[in-house]
Amino acid sequence: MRRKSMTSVELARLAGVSSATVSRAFAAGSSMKPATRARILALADEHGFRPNAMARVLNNSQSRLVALVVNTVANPAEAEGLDQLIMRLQEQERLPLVLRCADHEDRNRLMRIASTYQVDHVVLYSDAVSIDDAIAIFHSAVPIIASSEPLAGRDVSDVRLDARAATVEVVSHLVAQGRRRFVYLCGRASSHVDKQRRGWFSAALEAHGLAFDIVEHGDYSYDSGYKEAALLLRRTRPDAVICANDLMAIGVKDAAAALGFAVPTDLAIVGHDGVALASWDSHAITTIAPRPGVVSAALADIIDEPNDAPPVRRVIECMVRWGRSTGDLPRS
Amino acid sequence: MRRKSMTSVELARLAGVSSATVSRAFAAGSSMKPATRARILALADEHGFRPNAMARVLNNSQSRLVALVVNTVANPAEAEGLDQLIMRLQEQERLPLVLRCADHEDRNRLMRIASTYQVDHVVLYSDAVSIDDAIAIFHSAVPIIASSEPLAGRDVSDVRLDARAATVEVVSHLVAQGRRRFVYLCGRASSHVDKQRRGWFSAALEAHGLAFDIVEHGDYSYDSGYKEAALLLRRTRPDAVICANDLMAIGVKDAAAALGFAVPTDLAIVGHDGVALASWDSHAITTIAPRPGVVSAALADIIDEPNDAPPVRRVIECMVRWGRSTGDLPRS
DNA sequence: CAGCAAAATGTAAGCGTGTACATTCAGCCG
DNA sequence: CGGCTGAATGTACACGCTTACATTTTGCTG
Repeated sequence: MRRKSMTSVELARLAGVSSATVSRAFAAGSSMKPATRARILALADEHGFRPNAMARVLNNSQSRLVALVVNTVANPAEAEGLDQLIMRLQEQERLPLVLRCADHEDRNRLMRIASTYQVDHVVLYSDAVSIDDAIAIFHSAVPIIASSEPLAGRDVSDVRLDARAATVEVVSHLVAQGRRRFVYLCGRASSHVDKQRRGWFSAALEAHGLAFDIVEHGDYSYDSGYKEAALLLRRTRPDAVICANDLMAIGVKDAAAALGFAVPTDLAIVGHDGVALASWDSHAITTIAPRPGVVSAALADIIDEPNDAPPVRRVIECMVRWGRSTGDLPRS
Repeated sequence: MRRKSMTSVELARLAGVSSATVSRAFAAGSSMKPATRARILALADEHGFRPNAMARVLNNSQSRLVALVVNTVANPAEAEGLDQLIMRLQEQERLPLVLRCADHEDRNRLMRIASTYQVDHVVLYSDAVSIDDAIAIFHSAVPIIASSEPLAGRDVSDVRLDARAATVEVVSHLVAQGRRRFVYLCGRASSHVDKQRRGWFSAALEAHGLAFDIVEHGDYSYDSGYKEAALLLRRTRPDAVICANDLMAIGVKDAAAALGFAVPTDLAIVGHDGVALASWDSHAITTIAPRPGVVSAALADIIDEPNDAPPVRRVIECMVRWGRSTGDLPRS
């Protein structure tokens, strides 16, 4: 087994042409007699010949590989977006190289290894690595598309979310229900996305002359939502919790149920990200998120742009997806 | 931007050595003066030099790339295992190339593209593609590690599950509770994994002289579990449903709740795969699954074996993870 | 049918490494 | 100090493809 596969020179000999012609037969744009191309492709098919991508990359520098830097694939919020993105990339004949950075002692080592494979693009999907580290390691050789940190003039494209309006919408609804004791549950307090969400929430509350508590010990997991809510509900008595993501929101909901708090009567719960399971019957969490697939589409579009195009900055508006966790739907 | 990166020849000139020496400095096993190696590595670090993997692969045929063929990354059952596997591969200095095959008009096109990149191994993680297609496309060049179809003497390693004992355990428990009207809800009736699970279930029931109904319209999604359960509960009146996976089991649970059936009193529910969310408070589904991480560890071990090693067949025993969906825990 | 332009194909030089083989070098013994 | 040995390094080619440039073929026009 592991038999060496055929090379373009061998195929060329079989077809009675030169290896250059074989190469051209596989290059879409090059001009050649259709009959010759057809003959070569048929022969290639027959003998199972496929051009070696390594050799191709070696002299074009177009690997069609995209490094996707994520925290973990296990978290639905990342996984669902990633799934869409991978699908799009594959439609572009690109292949994703997944760098899973959570729990990884040295994320930079991982990026260094990946950079070795001449990836055309890097998508910093999670905020697990710093943009500056990424720039240093891929030494500006490949466009980096971030969706987290602020960019401050760095030569990098990005796609980010705007949930200002959606947050105002949710908060107004909750205030109209008479809720006054708000809490924000962080995922990772130092994360930029987290800070933004907190900021929008804070602004929306201030418009009503209200303040809020912050719980900083979350980690985006169901368990941390559950644990923090259990502590919180025994101590202060909030009547609305906004969570940095949906998983924690569900944890909060389960903790509330276990402690005998009624949702949404006693406690309203809001999540972020709009993962599929948030709208399952048993959860029905109100969540703030972009329309599904929009972020991945934007990322894929940017990637498909010519390499010398200037960096792109896209902002995507979030929506509210109402669930039962915030009580009756607003009029509208 | 996109400045061309340094080559080993340029670095060699800077270090006053030949490119061969640079190459040796990066190869772990090769004998050379420690001082020279240190000097070269320091210089490489300083100038951001990293050997080009494409060029390396071109003459060793050791890409350290692994193609992971999956259905979708969005499904927690696949995603959680995948996450573990990717982590392991990264520890081995390997990089995963993810082929997402669901919804993809032509999965074989995708595999053909991937085969171009000289992947060292292929893991057929989902049963979305046929082993024979995979063998044909990667033309026996790379070991294929399947976890689905039966192999029938094909020259391929595999890891598969054995849930016979676990299924007997669950079924005995349910029968002891007096349940008699069993239903099995398929994910994809034609899938081998599905057939196996059905078979174990059938055998376990037969041991008690019982038979069961099959619902073949599931598709592994929450929604399909919900829909089929809604139909089922109105028609026949099962008192136990075994589902091909956990997501459908949760769908069944939610449908039962919506229709006023009490779980587990009126209806017991069992899932497969042991996804994390199955044991959340709001679900607490009893599920049949291997110990977390064992499958990925086995796959990673097989991949790390020398390439000329004979195919490996590993069978992994499943356990029951009890939840509230099957009533009181059995004695034990 | 000569003559010429355009299309098709061939030639050969890389792309950046690894490695077999050749060479040099350092150290040791007689 | 010559000669020998093993370690360290250099030389040069191969890996499989793309591509600029050279050459041949084709198709037309006068």
